[in-house]
Formats: sequence, structure tokens, C-alpha cells
Amino acid sequence: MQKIEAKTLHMEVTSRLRGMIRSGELSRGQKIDEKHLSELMGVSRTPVREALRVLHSEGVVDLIPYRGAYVTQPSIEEIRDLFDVMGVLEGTCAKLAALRMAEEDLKKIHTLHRSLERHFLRRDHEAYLETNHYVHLMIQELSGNKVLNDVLNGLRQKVLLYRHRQLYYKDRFEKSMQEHRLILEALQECNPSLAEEVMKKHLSNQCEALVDLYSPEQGEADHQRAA
Amino acid sequence: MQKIEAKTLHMEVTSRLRGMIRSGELSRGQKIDEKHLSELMGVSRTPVREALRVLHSEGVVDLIPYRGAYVTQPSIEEIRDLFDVMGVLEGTCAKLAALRMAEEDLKKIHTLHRSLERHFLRRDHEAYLETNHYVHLMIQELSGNKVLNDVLNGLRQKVLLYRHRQLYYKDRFEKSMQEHRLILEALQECNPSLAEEVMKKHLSNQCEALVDLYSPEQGEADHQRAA
DNA sequence: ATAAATTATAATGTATACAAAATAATCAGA
DNA sequence: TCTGATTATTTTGTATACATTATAATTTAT
Repeated sequence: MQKIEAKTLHMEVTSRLRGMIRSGELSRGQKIDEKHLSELMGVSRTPVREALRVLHSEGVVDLIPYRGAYVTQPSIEEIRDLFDVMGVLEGTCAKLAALRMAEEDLKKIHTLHRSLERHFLRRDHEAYLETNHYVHLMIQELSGNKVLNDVLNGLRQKVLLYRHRQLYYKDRFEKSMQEHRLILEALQECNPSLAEEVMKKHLSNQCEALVDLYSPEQGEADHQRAA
Repeated sequence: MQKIEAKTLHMEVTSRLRGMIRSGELSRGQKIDEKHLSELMGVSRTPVREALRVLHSEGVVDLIPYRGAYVTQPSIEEIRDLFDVMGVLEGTCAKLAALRMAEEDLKKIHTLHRSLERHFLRRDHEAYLETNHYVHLMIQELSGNKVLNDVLNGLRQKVLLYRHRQLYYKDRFEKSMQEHRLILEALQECNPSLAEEVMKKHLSNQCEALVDLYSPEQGEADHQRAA
């Protein structure tokens, strides 16, 4: 899945750092020590620093001059903002996809959707989330807009930091599955405005679940002063 | 305007590089020589390289491992894609602004708009473009969504590379002014869907003008192979 | 003379060394 | 003991040195 082939060291480091943040090995708000990390990965500080710059511009890492790098810890408001934007953009993707989709594209979506239903039946959260990811990526690609793709992938980096336990929250798993059925329907019917609407709703529901989960565990680390 | 206070050298270099690209001192597709640039700016290669990484993740610079950095030269399709996304997002900004705007916000918009009309009357392209920029920034801010702001600012970096002669094209100057009048009206009426619509149209018209201007001067440099 | 291959040069990527700033630790005074 | 200031240490930022890759220049063979 995240097998971005690394041509240079700093790309490799970037990739591994993403993994560490996503897995929780580096938790939100935590300081990232350059020396420690470079020793851990067996490289010098140079590629580590370059990787941190990359993650910074993706919004995954905060950089404060002469004070270090910290894993971004968005506020609830920022998460809401993030999902609002993603809702608009993924909604646009769905709309465009419904407009442009060919027969064979629909087939592929169908295949992925069946896989999603299978994982849902088995209550396999991990597999469901991965396939869910693929579905969204495919709809993105079907939009045929490269910039849209890039922007969304960037924003998703941040969302993925909080992926963990969404589906365990209340009946989010069932709801998510149901929403995906609606998305598939809209695409099948080639109904752009409906596709946009249900996709947007899917994102906002996901956001609410995440926010509810996120709220309790706020006061962990609070080191970030004026940027 | 672009007075981003530079706390570290690489931020200063980033800022200056942006200026060089925007002014045309570094043209589209041109290779950026690290050594040359570092000597020009009187710094070592380190901050230059960091700046290039930052601009890369903004999409302003292409980086090819072991081959160097090049000023991005988007294809017509990419420009179209870019404006489509910006249209969606700036449209959303306008919609949200129309919803949330207070009396004093409207006053500020009015002030800017009057300034815009003044520059238009005098046919002062530079001043018009600058004020135009401020108007869009203000509407963005009024959306109240920080992520939306950040994403748009990032995308605009790329657009600004091509700002130059838009207004000289056909009757683009008149059209632009007229579109801004419509935007102002929609905001005054607190009509979110109309505001979204006219803003979107404003962006797509701008895109067409830019694309028409861009087309002739394609075959300048074509060095970029598979990334 | 042209084309392929080899060598030489220059550029990028990485590691190390040094400088500047922030954090930690020590010490003096109350 | 606690507070404040000063010093020491650690960490980040920058510069330089070295390694690796790509580009060029040269050589050699046809």
C-alpha cells in the first residue's frame, strides 16, 4: 500500500516517518529529535531534516525555528475545517466521476465495493479501512483532475493520522457501509449531483465520529506557542 | 505584500526564490543551479536545498533525483485542472463568506472594491492585480476556514507564476471588473449560492484568458522526463 | 567523419564539522 | 528552600567536505 519507491534517502526517511506517525509510534504533539531519529534510521541528520521539511509542508509536522519539529496536533476546529474542505473536494470528485465514468471503470468500482461488503460482513476493520481507502482513491482518479488528486492526497495525510478507531465508535461501521452503498448507487445511475451530495455527507459523518472520539483525549501535550 | 518575515536563512531564500520565479527572472522550465544560486545569495547550498524542497511541495518546483530542480512548467491541462479546483474552493469561500459576513466585514470589502474601481478607471494593471489579490484573500479569510485558506494560498503560488499579462488580453480587464461587481453584489445580498456561482465563473473566465495567452509560447524548454 | 564506448568533469545527495540559539544545570543570594 | 542569574550542555541551523550519479568531452573503432 504505502510502498512509495524511495530513490533518495530523504524520500525513504519521509516514508518511514509517515509510517511512524500513522502507527502512533510518534504520537500527536510529540517532539521529533533529529539526532535520535537519524541514529535510529542509520542516516545522517541531513536527509532527516529534508524529510521533516517535506512533512511540514504537508501539514503533518510543525516546525519552529531553533526549537524543533513536532507532530502536528490539530484542534477540533482544524479537523472540522479539514473535513469540510475534503468534503467539498471529494464531492467534486464523485460528481466528475459520475459524469466521466466508463463501463469498465464502474466494473472496477464494483469489484472494490464487493470487497468492502465482504470485509464488513467479517467485521474486519483493518481490511475495510484499506479497501475504503482504495475506493476513495479510485473515485479521485476517475475525476480526471490531477491537481484535485494531489491536493486530496495531501489533505488525507493529515486525516490518516487519526484513522485508528473510527469504526469502533457507536454504529459508525454500519453507517459507513450504508453510505458507500449510496455512493455506488449514485455512480451507477450516473447522477453527478447525487454522487456529490452523498459523498459530502459521507465525509461529514466521518468527521463527526472522529471529533466525538477525539474530544476526550485532548490535554495530552500542549507545547506549541506562536508560530 | 510578500513580506514573510524570515527567521531562518532557508525561509529567506524561499521567499527570494518565489520572487525570482514570479518576476520571471527564473523562467518556466528553467533549471535552477544550486551552486550558482547559493553564490548569488551569498549562502551555502544547504538553505538553498531546503528552500527548493519547500517550493517543490508547493508544486512550484520540480525535483528530479540526481538531476536537479526545475521551475514547474504546467501543461495546459494542469492549468485547467488547477483553476477548476480553485474555482470550487474559492466558490466555497464566497458561499461561506456570504453566510458568515458581518456588517464591518462588508465595509472592508467595499473599501477594497472601491480601490479596485479606481485602479480600473486609471487602467493601472499592477495596482488592480494587487488589490484584486487582496479582495480574494479577504473573502478567503471571511470563510473562516483555515485549511481552506492554506490550500488556496498554496494553489495560488502556482497561479501567480502566470499572472503577468492576463489583463492585456482582449477585454479581460473590463470583464474582470464586471465580475467583481457581481461578486460584491452577491455578498451584499447575502446570497451564498449566487456568490459561489459568480466566483466560480470569475475563476473559469480567468482561466480561459490565461490559457489563450499561454498556448502560443509553449515550445520553450522541454527537459522533463519521467519523474 | 560518424558512432559507440570510455574517461573526465560537473552536479546532486549525504555526512560531518562548526555556529547560533534554546534548554538544562549550576551557583549565589535572600 | 526558593528565586534569579549565570554558566554549561544540548539542539537546531549553516557551512564545508566527501560520495554518488549524471552530463560532457575525449578517444577509439568502423
